[in-house]
Amino acid sequence: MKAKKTQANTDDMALKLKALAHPARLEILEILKNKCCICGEIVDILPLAQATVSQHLKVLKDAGFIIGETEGTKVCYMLNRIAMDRFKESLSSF
Amino acid sequence: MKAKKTQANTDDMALKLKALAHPARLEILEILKNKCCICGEIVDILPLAQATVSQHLKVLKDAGFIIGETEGTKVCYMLNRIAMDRFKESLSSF
DNA sequence: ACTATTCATCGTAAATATACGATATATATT
DNA sequence: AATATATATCGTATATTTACGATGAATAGT
Repeated sequence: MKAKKTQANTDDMALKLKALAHPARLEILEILKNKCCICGEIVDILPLAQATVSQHLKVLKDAGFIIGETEGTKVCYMLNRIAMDRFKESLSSF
Repeated sequence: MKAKKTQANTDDMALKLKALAHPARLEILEILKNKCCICGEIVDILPLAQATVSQHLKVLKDAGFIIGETEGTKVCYMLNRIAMDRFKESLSSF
């Protein structure tokens, strides 16, 4: 099955790649690969301000790579395995 | 074999992802997947000025995804299959 | 030697991304 | 209700990216 590559398709791919294209966001994914984390834990690990981490998390969430589950006042972030696998699959044609 | 992820490693990965994270550059790779092309051919295909295409080609070349072979006054660009496969491989851990 | 062709580079305006302090919001605790 | 905690959002300064016209550099053809 070889899907025809539409413009929208390419744009979406570029957006996802852009979401990944930052060292801090790659590290966040690396962290979330092993375990779910609340935002604060990630802030403790990375040398970045809370606002910055939150911003990066938003980028990853908007791109669909992570999911955030609110538990009280905390938000537990986890990798979206499905989305990540689908993304890698769509890269395989290159 | 599981390579330890260094900072340099992550930075390099982010740079490569950034190089791919643009619709025009994805389209260029799409074009070069099938056949080698001189810059002018790509300019004819894409709705972008020659300077812009040349700039995008430079980004892809610097990231190692394509190779340019000069033939007289033309430069024939081709996909760097090895680099692309290595890149995809390094993504597989996510 | 002149001219044409092909591509890269320069300069630059506009858009986008990044980082952070300050602040808002929402829930939990006392 | 007041306070504490966790996270998101706002405002903003700075840096980077993008696109393009103009120009430069290198080779090919006359």
